[in-house]
Amino acid sequence: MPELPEVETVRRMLAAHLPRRAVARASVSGQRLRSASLASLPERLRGRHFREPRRTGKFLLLDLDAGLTLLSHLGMSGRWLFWPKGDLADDSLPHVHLRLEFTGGGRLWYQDVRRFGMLRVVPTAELARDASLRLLGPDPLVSPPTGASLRALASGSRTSVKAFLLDQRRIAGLGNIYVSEILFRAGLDPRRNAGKLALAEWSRIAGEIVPVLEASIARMGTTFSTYRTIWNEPGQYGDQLLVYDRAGEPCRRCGTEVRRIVQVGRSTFFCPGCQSRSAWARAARHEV
DNA sequence: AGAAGGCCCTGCGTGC
DNA sequence: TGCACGCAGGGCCTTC
Repeated sequence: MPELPEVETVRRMLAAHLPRRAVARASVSGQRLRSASLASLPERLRGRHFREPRRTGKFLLLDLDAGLTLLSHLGMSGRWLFWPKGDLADDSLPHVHLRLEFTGGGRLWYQDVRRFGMLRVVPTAELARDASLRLLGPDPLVSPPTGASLRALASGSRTSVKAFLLDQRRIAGLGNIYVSEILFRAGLDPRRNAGKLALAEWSRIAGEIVPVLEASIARMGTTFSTYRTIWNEPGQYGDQLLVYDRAGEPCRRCGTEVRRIVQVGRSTFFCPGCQSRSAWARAARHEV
């Protein structure tokens, strides 16, 4: 569910409320997340104070005192929910796997219906070597990719540009929604071979990545179905989407029917009218 | 070594 | 109405 803009939205909201809070009570659901037990979490979290939360790609790094970090990934359906006053929390909420109660009464819960998410306490000093983070590529908000950097990364690659941009080892944080949106705005067919794109085409992609992510962050991300902010609100970027989940509807730019295809087991949405070499050549001629 | 496919899980919408 | 099926912002592991 959540991609970089959704995780960054959560991070910013937590940054306004989490630092210096101390964990008075902690409990877990007893269910496993991504086949990992959470049983040791309460003991390791109790008494700890939170610091400024960080993010890399789709991972949230909730630093604590005592040199520990609560490493979190929201998977497809994970949510962090926060209540400044604990008695407002809804105890009947299903699928809550971690409940934290702070000294003074606030609460922070991790809810995840599908349990594809991840929660682990890791020594902060060991994060760089952690199996989940070690192989991640650069975060685009920290190190914005350029056409040249992307072309160099893709050199020799024989996969599609869609699969290439989804690969967290190349760029960390892009997911299924934003890859479709970025390729639409760059005017590139998602089936093109990543290793064969020209520098100018990579430059068009690079030029869309940060603007798309920032536009979504400005609207608290996209709620396709389950994503919520820490206040249990949906994101507002959904009505800005140009192709994602619009199969069969007219392209907002040219009117051609938006298509859905499957690549690497995931849906890709694109406009055959706007995302072709001839379409781009036409557009370029009209600009002159 | 890189790329593709299956798997993990629950819930919801669709069509019969 | 009920049931089967396909699909969903994810990553990881196995296989080829």
